Amino acid sequence: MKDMDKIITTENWLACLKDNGYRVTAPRQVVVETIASSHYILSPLDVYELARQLYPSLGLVTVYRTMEKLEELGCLQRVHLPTSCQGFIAAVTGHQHLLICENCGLATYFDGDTEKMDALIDDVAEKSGFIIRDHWLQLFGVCGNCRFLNKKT
Amino acid sequence: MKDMDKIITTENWLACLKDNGYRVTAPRQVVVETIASSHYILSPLDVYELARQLYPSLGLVTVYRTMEKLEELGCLQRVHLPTSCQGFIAAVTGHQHLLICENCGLATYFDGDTEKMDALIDDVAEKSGFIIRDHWLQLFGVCGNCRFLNKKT
DNA sequence: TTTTATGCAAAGTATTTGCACGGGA
DNA sequence: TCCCGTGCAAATACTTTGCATAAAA
Repeated sequence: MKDMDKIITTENWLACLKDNGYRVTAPRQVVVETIASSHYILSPLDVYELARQLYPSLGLVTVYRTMEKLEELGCLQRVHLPTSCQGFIAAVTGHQHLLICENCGLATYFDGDTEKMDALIDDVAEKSGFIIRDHWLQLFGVCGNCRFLNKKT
Repeated sequence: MKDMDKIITTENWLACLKDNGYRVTAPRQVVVETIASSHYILSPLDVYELARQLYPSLGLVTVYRTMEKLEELGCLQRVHLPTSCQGFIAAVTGHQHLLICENCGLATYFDGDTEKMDALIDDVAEKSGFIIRDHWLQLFGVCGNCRFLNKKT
C-alpha cells in the first residue's frame, strides 16, 4: 500500500484491500461503500445498520472485521467524542485535524495551521522537557446547515 | 459547588461531595485519595486496584459510582487515548490542555497558548461556517524522566 | 482446488442495575 | 431513626473468538 489511499473512494479502498492480500467480497464492498460515502462519524453498529439496507444478510461481525482491516490499512480514522469512542471516518493523509458538528455529527478535516501549532508545540516541549511525538486537535461546534435549520424553528 | 474544586486536594473533593448532598464515607475517601494523589491517567479498574491496597473490601461498583459523581461535579476529567477512553485525571478549571507521556502515562496540563489557539479557531470558524464551541488539544510524547531512564539502558 | 471470508452462536470484557444489608448524619 | 451508600450477583452492552459453510482466486 503506497499512495493508494490518498483519495477517498470506494475503488481505492477496495484496491487497497486487494493489494494487501485481502479478498474483495460483496460484504466488504458494502461496508466500504457505506463508510466512504458518509461525512458522518459512524460506529460499527451504524455501519451495520446502514449497510444492511444494501445487503440485508450482512453480519455485524463482518463489519467489525472489515473495519479493523481498513483501520490497519490506514483507510479509517478513529474519532473520539465526549460520549463515545467507537466512531470512525475516512482517513486522510497528512496531519489534518477535525471539526465536528455537535448537532448533526458532521465531521470535516481542516488544516491545522502548521506554523502556529508547531510554535505552540515547541514551546510546550521546551517548558516541559517532553519530546513531543504526536498531537490531537479537535474542534466542536455547530455547522452552517444546523445553524440555518435552527433559525427556522 | 463553587470554587471548591480549584485546587486538587482530597479535602476539597470530599467537601465538594458533601456540599452537593453526598455522604463522605470510607470507600469514597479512598477513591478520592487515590485519584487526587496520582499524576497518572487511571481507569476505574486502576483506581479499584490501587484503592483496595488501602481498603481491601472496596467494591468495583463503588469505584464506578464514586467516579461518576466526581465527574458530574467537575472534579474529574476524562482522557481519551488511542487505545482506551476510560481514563480519568483530576480536572482543573479553565481551558487547559493535556500533555501525556506515551511511555509511563504521566499526564500534565499546560496552558494552551490562548492567543495562537484563538487565532486558529477564528480562522477555521470563518472558513467553515461553523460556530465553534469547544476544543480539545492533546500532545503525546515522552517525558523527561522516561528519556533519562531510556538512555541508561 | 485451495484458501480466505462469512455468519451464527458462544465466550469474553466492561459497565450498569436490583436488592438486602450496613453505616453516616 | 432515617435514608443513603455498599457490595454482591445478575443483567446489559459491546466486542472478539470458534467453527462449519460459502465464496473468491
